[in-house]
Amino acid sequence: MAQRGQSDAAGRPPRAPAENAAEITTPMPAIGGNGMPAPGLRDRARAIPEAAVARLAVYLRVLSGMREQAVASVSSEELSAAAGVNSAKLRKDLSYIGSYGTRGVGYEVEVLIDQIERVLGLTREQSVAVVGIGNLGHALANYGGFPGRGFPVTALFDVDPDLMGVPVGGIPVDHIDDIPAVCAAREVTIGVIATPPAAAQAVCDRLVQAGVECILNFAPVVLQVPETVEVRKVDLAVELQILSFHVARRADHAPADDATPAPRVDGVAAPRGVVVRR
Amino acid sequence: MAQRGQSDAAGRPPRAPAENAAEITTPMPAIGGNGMPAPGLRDRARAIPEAAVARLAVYLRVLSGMREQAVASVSSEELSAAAGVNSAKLRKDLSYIGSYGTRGVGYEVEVLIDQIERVLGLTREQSVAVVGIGNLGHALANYGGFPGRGFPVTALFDVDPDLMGVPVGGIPVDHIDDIPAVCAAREVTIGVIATPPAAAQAVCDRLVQAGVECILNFAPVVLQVPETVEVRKVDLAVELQILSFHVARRADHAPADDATPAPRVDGVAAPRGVVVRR
DNA sequence: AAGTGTGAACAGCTTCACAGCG
DNA sequence: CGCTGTGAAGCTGTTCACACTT
Repeated sequence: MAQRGQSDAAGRPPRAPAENAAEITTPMPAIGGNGMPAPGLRDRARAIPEAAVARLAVYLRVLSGMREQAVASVSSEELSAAAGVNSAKLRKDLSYIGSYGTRGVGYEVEVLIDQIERVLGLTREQSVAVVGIGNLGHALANYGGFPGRGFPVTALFDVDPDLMGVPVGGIPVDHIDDIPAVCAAREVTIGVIATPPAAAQAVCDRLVQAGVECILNFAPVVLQVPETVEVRKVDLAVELQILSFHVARRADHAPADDATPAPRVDGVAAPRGVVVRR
Repeated sequence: MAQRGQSDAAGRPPRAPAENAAEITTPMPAIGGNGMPAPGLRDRARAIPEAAVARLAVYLRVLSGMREQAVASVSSEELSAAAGVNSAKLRKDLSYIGSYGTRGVGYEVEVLIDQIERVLGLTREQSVAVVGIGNLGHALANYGGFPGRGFPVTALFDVDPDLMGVPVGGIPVDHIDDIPAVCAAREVTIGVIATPPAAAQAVCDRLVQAGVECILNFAPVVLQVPETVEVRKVDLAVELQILSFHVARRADHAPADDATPAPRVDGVAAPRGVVVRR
């Protein structure tokens, strides 16, 4: 069952193009003075680098796994190894959210989980709407329970008449035109676009209209949105092309050797300072 | 139809954890001397920043769209606007791959497409294997033709006996145990992991065994791989959590205003120096 | 006159290394 | 004594601004 087609609509009003990650460092254009390196006291979610936020999410998952295995505390060394980063980076990341470790000992798993969840805003549930109920949309709708709670999918949309009202993963599918009404009613805060490229911008417009300010876009299109809206893009083709680049680079650099697949590692020179603790 | 379960296997040998992007700048551990800022003449794919590679893929798509509409040439201003980046960045990105523009004029669409494809290694087709034929796997298998040619999916794997031999998107599904044989036979260069988390590492091991050196991982797990293997991760939960973080930050900063969705932009203070040229 | 290509300044992120605390 | 937390150094990537070419 392939993705459904959706007709594009309406000319688009002037908007800023949305870029993805690693650029905006949790913007916060000069509220007080500046140059205050220490954590601002009153507002919690201050200048946490975007890159650190992404990793915090990873730490959270690893920590959840540890909790399940009844691990009570971890050192930065252990946690960083499990998360695939180096320990200094991990400690710095954690320092952005506060000082919850015990020197000479490590971190309490439970405490860290709570704190990361707080910073990521996972205490308040975020209602998610998925638009475009093709294969990908189905996969997303069924994702249901995430690593913990946190992201209930509460609305599904498509244009295919055959899908209207049909429940997918327990949620009935509504028509795209109802996005504003339904999203408002269900207090959707995050919209996921899983439509064909041609429909993406129109869908995005409707989501924005509905007051959704955070969008995850799977369509291979650069969405134009107002600056108040945060867009993240997941682009399969781009990912593959990046990998392709690496294949090509490899081929250029090592035109020889081909056999001996899966070389055992262990004593192989570490590229940077990555400590592999297990 | 949810994703199939797969039993994990074998204890994992020591390997380095795989991190994602924005860190490795197209590694190339000291072949000659160093400190040579100018582009090395002989090997083409030199130090192109990973971030730039990702954007080149985006430019490529935009350019393809332009070619379809019979656009013959573009200025950096136009192209950058369409790609959602600023023009200086675009020019710098393009400069990494060579000087293919005409001063005072712009770039020839055709030429740029060819050059970017060359650098990304898209001239040589990359055979892709998808492991885990759940909803996501289906979606990926059917992705079939990408923006242009380039990534034929030539192998599918799962553990579900009901799927064995069943063609999905034209390709019959094989058993996970056959990964080494099938991948070798079909010269797979890129493996995509779309299995449940518990199976991901085992699948990854088999892919590596099969000689696959580039992996795109959709499972929410930090894969351990030899250093010779390039892993990119697409993590839905992480993406949502990053968005959640932004929702939370927003709520903290602007506890007021709620109505007036979709505010018109245009004269609104640009956060950094983003030029919104249209 | 227009727009590319790029050195140089800048900003953000990562890594180091060690002071400080339990 | 061990491990956290963090200033400071280093590096990568972004932005600026302008010389240079057509």
